[in-house]
Amino acid sequence: MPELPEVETIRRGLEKYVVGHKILDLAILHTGIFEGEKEQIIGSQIIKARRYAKGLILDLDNSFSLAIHIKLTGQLIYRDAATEKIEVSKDKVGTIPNAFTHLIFYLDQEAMLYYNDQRRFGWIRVVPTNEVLEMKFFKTLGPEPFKDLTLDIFQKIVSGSPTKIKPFLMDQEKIGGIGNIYANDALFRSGIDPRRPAKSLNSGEINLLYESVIKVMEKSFEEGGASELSFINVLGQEGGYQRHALIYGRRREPCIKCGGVIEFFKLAGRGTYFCKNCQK
DNA sequence: AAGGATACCTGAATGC
DNA sequence: TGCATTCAGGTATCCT
Repeated sequence: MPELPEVETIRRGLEKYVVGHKILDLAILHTGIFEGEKEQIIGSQIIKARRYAKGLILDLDNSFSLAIHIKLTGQLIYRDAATEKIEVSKDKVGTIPNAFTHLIFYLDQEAMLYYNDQRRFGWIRVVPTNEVLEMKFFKTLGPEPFKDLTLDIFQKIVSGSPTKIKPFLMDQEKIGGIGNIYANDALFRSGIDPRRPAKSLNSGEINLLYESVIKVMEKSFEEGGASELSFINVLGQEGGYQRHALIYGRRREPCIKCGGVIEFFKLAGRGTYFCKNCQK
């Protein structure tokens, strides 16, 4: 569930709290997440927090960057004297550090940045700044909502693809940033069956789907993201989108539009929620 | 080439 | 009740 709105929520927190700090030291509690040498980052200052789709980049002032992907359960938590008083989500974090804390970045001014990851799918790589976007993950990303995915481009790529529309939306090389939650909700909001070939959508449907992707993500920004799994912001707080999801996570519940029972099936290996009355 | 299945990992939910 | 199996989702990789 960390999709574009969740990762952007984290980026904004990094920009506000972490950028400007110097990295004094790094504690590696468990190996496998951090790829690089401590020496490449210690003593440098964090000067920028960038995001491309679901990927994050912290640029350092020594011409290196930290490329970060939190995958499903990664958490970046910032702590200092001022934020110490803010309680992190008991539900999602408990104590800091906890058993899933893999990295602790010791920053100047007695601040710390923790990387937690229950399932250890995430990664943090040290890469020369001018090579970060050459990494396969960033290099192959498609255009993303709110950025370079214009309606024109969306029309063009949707109408030219035989792929089923839901896996199409979630393919990061076609469009960057959409994951399972927002793909489900955007298709429901648009009244489109997730199994339809992308190119079978007429232009009215494509316009509506484009608008729906934007709308469900805007709603999520307002709610501070979706904390269905382990997502929290850099202060350790949960988001609330999961309580407002249109169809995602509502298996066997009544549809909010027609009252019919929401069905659930796998599509391209992913959990798919579907209202047969409302999605054609 | 493109799309489907599988691996990665672990807590929670479900099944018998 | 309790143990075992399944499930969840983002991406890389293997396979067809």
